[in-house]
Amino acid sequence: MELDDVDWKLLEILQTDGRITFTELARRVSLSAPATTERVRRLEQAGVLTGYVAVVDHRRLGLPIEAIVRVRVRSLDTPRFRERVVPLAQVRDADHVTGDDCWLLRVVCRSTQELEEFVEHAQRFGDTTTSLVFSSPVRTRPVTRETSDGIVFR
Amino acid sequence: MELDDVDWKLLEILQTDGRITFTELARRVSLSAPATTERVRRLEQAGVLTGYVAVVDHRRLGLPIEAIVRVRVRSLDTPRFRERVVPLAQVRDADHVTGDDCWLLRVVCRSTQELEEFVEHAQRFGDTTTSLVFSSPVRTRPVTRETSDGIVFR
DNA sequence: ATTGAAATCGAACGCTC
DNA sequence: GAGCGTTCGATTTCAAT
Repeated sequence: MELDDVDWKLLEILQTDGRITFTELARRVSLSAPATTERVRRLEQAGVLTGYVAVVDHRRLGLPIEAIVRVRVRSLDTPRFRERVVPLAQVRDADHVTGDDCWLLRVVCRSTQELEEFVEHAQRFGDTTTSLVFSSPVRTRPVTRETSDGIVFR
Repeated sequence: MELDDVDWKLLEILQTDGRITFTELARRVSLSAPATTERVRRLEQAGVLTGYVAVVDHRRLGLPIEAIVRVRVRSLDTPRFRERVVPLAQVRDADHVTGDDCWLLRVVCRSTQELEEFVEHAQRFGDTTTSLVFSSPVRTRPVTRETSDGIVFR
């Protein structure tokens, strides 16, 4: 799919304010509402826009601990790891990646005790390395046209 | 803030469908529309709901490469790292964490060449370890009440 | 429960490639 | 002709009071 400036602008706005009305969206890109609606519909259709989600602050939900758990899963154990660890409720992101630490899990927990429990569980499938998250200066930065423009600041 | 079952249900729905109308939301939790709107407003007010965003598929935006770059930033270089690397357009997530690899960056790129460029840039501030993302079986799983219920499958 | 705003749809028309 | 956008009116749905 070929995207023009207006499409990129729509994506940028929607990645920032996912609940904006089509009327306001149309105003922001200087198009009519029907044209705007149609473009968004096409972006959804093309699989560029895959959904809309509310963002929550886990710390205000009784889950003050956030950690990245890297797991060096033994290859034979991978299917069981997918079944027994990836689906755990604490796991917010699970990435299968290249390299020695072949899985990266972002988990949130009620307490360090619960994190310990989680890590012990994960360790049944391979060695783990756990890092507590101090802060996340960037969380889900919007993808924009400049993202593929080389080394560019935002 | 004290959350009841309905609040949790609202959060769960909104984390799945961020553009649902209040009318439909009300129907799904068996409340009146005004009561539902008021609850959502309170969750926003309390900082539990922090925003709404569209989710995009970077691969359909000319950015097929996704990687996790761990950077062992020398502590004296941290301010410059924050200024010169964290703001780069390719960075979608940046987490400051405990441990030797004190920064974790999720980056998207047009090509491995661009990734190489990025990593070389980051390396000015410390040693790096880069992992390509094969797949992400879980991306931003909703936080639910059971998230803090111990080892529970979802 | 009322009221204004927003979304949705169809039809007709113009512009450009 | 195909694709895209605009305007208008009519209707329905939604949000706010």
